Formats: sequence, structure tokens, C-alpha cells
Amino acid sequence: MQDDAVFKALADPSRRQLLDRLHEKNGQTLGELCEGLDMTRQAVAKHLAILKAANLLSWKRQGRERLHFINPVPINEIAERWISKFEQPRLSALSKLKKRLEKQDGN
Amino acid sequence: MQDDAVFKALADPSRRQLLDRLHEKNGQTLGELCEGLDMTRQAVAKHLAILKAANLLSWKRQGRERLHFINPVPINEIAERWISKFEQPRLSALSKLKKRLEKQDGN
DNA sequence: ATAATACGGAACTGTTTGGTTCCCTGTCAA
DNA sequence: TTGACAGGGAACCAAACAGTTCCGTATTAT
Repeated sequence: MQDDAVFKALADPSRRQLLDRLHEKNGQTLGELCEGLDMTRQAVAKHLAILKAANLLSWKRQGRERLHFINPVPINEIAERWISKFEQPRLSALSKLKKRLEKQDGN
Repeated sequence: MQDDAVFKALADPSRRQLLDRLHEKNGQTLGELCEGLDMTRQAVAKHLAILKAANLLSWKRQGRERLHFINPVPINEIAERWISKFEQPRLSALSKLKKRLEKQDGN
């Protein structure tokens, strides 16, 4: 599966936090992303590499810095392809569905 | 974070496959879900326990069987809470465009 | 009653993973 | 040109994880 890397990348809280940070402010450097993150720079770099491998972000060198840019497309693809498998337009419809499904076979 | 269990649960291909199967046919037993899955019943049971802990499915005993029911609500919450962080309107417009273009090309 | 069926529990194992430490390379400023 | 700054590579470690095997407990069928 192609989306495996994306799901695995999103499975870690630190990586989701990094995406959050990049979403707040795009184009941050490695050092910037490390601030306040209670882990070493190398650990953060590893997480960013995993996110990059999942195509969730990209970066480019600028001098001795590395600028990071988020790529929301794969997440959107999950929303459209995977999650839409369970697609019900609204939450109210969803809870109705759940109840109906539970009645369906059992009881 | 509350959604951590959901992301972790979705990170495994076998678990996604189990959700797929349940989506195709709800209310299946453990044995049914094991069929053709190239792993032992106990392994499948573990996966299902993880999915249950993430509130992605539930089950109830019926005699000596265990019937499984999918719960799409947490996935929808991801779609609404997490994914909407990344400029969903622009992206869905983009993917609609992409689909339209793919129809024209026929590839 | 006996045996097959359907599942539960727990110990054990190899691999993955999140994180560290140590050291190296490239870039900018004084 | 020297040194500080920003990042890169790789070895290493402990914990988590996917999966197995062995055995136990209800439930159903004969």
C-alpha cells in the first residue's frame, strides 16, 4: 500500500506536533522546530525525515539552514480515499448509522 | 492526546484491512475475520482489541461467538479535527479538479 | 457425557522504533 | 583564517510491537 507511510508517519504524537507547528508557521528551520521539544535535534531530524518520506513535507537548503514546508495533499487523500470509505456526510448521520449497524445482524 | 490511539490503530495495514472487511460486511465473528488472513487467530484478536481500544469497533458475545461492529465516528473526527487544519476547502477543490482532469485523460 | 467448536490468557521471540551519543561536513562572521 | 553555527551520518540502546505457541474455558452438537 502506498498510504502506509502516511499512516505510520501520522501515528507518532511528536510528528503530529511537528506538522502542527509547520501549519502554524511554514518554512521553519530545523533549529526552530526543535525549540521546546524536549528531545535532541537528531531525533527531530529523524521525525522530519519520516514525514518527508511520507511526502507530508519537503525542505530545501538555504545556506547552512534547512527550511521545511508542509504538504497537506497526502492527508487530504486519506480524507478522500480512506475515510470516505466510511463516509457519511455529517456526524448526526454517523451516529444513526452506528446504531443501525449494531441492530442489523445481532440482537 | 485522545486521538493517539486512533492514529496508532490505523497505522497497521492488517488493522486497516480488518476495518475494510468489517466495512464490507458488518457483524462478523472472529473466525470469519481470520479467514485468508495469513496469521493466527490470536494475532487477529490482538489487532481487534487494539481497534476496540481506539473505539474504532465494538463487539458483543453471542453464544460462543463474538460479533464485531465497526464504529466510523473516530475516523470522522480525524477528518473534521485534524485534517481540516490543513486548508481543506482549497484541497478538496484541488482534488476535484484533479479528478476532472483524470476523466478527460482517461488514465 | 463427550467431543468438537469458538474464543481467552499469557509467556516468549524477533523486529521495529524512538531516542541517545559521538563525531563529521559545510557555511557564515570576525 | 579561525571559530562558532546549522545541520548530517551512523552506531547504539531500551522499549514497544507484531506475531507465535501452549494451554484453558465456555458453548454447542452428537
